[in-house]
Amino acid sequence: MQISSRFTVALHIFTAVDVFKDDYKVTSDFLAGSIGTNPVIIRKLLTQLKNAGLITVARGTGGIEVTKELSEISFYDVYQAIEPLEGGDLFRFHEAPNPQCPVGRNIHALLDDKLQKIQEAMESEMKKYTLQDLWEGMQDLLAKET
Amino acid sequence: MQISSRFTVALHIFTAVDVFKDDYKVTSDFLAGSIGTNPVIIRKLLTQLKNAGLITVARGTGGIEVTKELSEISFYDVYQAIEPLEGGDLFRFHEAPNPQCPVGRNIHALLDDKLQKIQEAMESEMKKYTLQDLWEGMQDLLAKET
DNA sequence: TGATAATGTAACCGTTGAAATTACAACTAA
DNA sequence: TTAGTTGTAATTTCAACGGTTACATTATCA
Repeated sequence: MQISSRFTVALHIFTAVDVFKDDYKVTSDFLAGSIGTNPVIIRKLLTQLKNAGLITVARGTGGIEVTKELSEISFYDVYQAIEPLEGGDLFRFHEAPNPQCPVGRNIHALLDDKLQKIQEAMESEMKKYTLQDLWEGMQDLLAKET
Repeated sequence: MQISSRFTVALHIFTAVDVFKDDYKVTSDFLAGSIGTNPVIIRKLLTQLKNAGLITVARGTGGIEVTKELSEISFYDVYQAIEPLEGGDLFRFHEAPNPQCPVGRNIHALLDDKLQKIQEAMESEMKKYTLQDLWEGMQDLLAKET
């Protein structure tokens, strides 16, 4: 299973907010236009980001504020905000290994730490990238366009 | 989205084959009993593992053979065999960013390398664990049981 | 104060994939 | 030939994603 596009959409949102916030009123309609999706999809995502404390959203008037320094919000923070993993586990485990079987009753003890390590490797790498990197990277790309 | 339980089921299969192959005839029914699922689920997985060249399956008579040294098959090999990712990408990307928008037409260039790095971090960790580790780990756990 | 514009949500739909299950053809060994 | 096993098609159930419509709520401004 692939990780849902909510993640790349959320990163797109943050990038667009950073780039456009001084020149445009960045609404869910505006973002939906840039991302190529429906405004309601955006609003649901904004609600998740808001609940995670990463942004504030002005009701009625519209407008999105990032609550921290860009360098203090990592990809991992965004990922955690929008990906609701059951128990926080990346890997789904088969639910009914047979306790009557020696392998069945020990398979969790055998695999859990290894799966955890793999998940941590991914999450550690996610923590290396921040919204600041997105802002700078996008400025470079835009400069090259002209 | 969680990664499907096919991964842990496949690792369970390999562990059970290693542990029981000298004492039992390890069939899809036998494995289904240990794993707590349906024999057809197991057969489909075995077909994937077979297609990846990791095992051979004896038709008619039944019986599974691992084709390489246990130390030469990593978690990553198993993962690749059973998880069919579109384009090999762990992260699904929103499909219609707006090319009229400066951010929309550059978002792929901005994110692709970073997403790739994150995926590679996970896959590199997967390459560290082999079926040999599973065999040894399970032997230790079984020894502790008595 | 009324009109306008935006967010917050509920409700629903279509699609996809996972996991399970039944059924049966194909195959192998005894 | 028979019993046991694999290979695979067909079907079902369920959950999640992404999309869409509709509308109540909220804030600003003329």
